[in-house]
Amino acid sequence: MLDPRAFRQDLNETATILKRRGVILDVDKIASLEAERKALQVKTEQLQSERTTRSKAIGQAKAKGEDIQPLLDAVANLGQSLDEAKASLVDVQQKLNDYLAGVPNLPHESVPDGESEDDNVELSKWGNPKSYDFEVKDHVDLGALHGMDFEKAAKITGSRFVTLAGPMARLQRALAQFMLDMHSQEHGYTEVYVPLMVNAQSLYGTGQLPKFEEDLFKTQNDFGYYLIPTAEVPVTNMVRDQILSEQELPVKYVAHTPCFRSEAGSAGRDTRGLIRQHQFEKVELVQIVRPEDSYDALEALTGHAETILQKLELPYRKVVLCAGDIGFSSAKTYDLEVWLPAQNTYREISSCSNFEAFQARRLQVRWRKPEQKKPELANTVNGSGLAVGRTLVGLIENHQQKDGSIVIPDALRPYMGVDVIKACD
RNA sequence: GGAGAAAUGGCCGAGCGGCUGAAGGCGCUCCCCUGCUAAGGGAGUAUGGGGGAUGACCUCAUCGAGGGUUCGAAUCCCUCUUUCUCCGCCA
Repeated sequence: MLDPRAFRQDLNETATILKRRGVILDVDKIASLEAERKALQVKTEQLQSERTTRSKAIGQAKAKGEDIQPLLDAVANLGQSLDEAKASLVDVQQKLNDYLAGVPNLPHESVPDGESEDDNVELSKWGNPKSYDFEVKDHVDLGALHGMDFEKAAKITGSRFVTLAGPMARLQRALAQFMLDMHSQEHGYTEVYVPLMVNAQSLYGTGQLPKFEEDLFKTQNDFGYYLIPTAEVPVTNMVRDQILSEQELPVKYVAHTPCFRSEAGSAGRDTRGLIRQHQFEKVELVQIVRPEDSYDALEALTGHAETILQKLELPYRKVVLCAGDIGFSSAKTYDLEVWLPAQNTYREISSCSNFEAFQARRLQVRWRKPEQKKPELANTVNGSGLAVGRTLVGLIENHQQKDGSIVIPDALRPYMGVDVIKACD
């Protein structure tokens, strides 16, 4: 949610900035709803004030034993007017809120112009894609040699799921473990364990609702809980409705969770392999920071994710998303893309965003700024560090050998227990 | 799953339907006093919103959440949520 003032006082400027994202703000509609809201709110509050005053007078008169009937008669119609005014106000506020809740965050000024992912700007590259003196296998063929099975998963559940057995299962666990240890021990994050099902309010807080319900899995029982699409939701909501002290910031959390996405609208995309699944593992980094620190935090957090790729000796590039491609709640996003030799291209493996106060406003996460009386909204920054499934893909594809064996990078060996996943049979 | 109890400000804890945004205590901030410390005295100390110039000031909402009764609700009624105790079940 944007600051309501952006719509009251700087409406045209806000519309101009949103246009960079390809969002056309209905300025006239907002302005008229806003005018209506103001008039109704003032009227309602006047009526309420009058009611309070008169009610107190009745109480006092009664205490003195005076006849209160004339006073009661005087307020006879007040209740109805108040109810009417209140109802209109609620109605207008609802309309306004429904509209504004669907407005995305403003892109930061450093975000490049552009309409789609084709306009994203590559900022840096790390590592050199190896050249192979044999025909590289993609992760599906390679994984099949070591315990990755999509058909079994299709039998158990359906498409876009996988089973892992033996070395592949262990590799996924090793990767998650390695990432958690790096972030919690080297990068200063506190490891957290969170619910994998959340209520609607949590999803509203981080911005997945109300707009993107179709991307989510929802339970059908009375609870109506949703499976988390990312740990960002439960982890960020840990601080919902809190006022944090200066010393508590920055809050830095890391969590490893499965993520569930319906991938509605992705029919036909990435149908082969592990790239786009309904269920996948991810290690997520979340920071709650002071507003003035959030862009530094974004750089640092992105660096933490990059460290993982570097330790795993995986070539990647860093891309800044253009205004037209950044996510709904984000003001600025970096994507990290790992090199996949079989696809001969870079594929997203991490997405790191600064949401500024957009989520914090919905979540009511604030902090006590010493130099001002009122609490101030904090900023939230998060990113994948990394998507574990895709990391597994990157790892086996990049470190494969001619015979189908996979070399485990040094950093991961303590977690894998072996130097090489041997070619079986 | 069954039976009971509870939910009030940073914390503890009062609160006959009207003078309670809320006593009292603790904590915290500032001031006074004391050579320092401790003790003592005084003042202040919730959050969100609206109007107004992002001023003075005015005003509304909030006592777990949502409804209701009433001229008026922290206080009465209903629903829900959470917590605690006991029983059952269970990884």
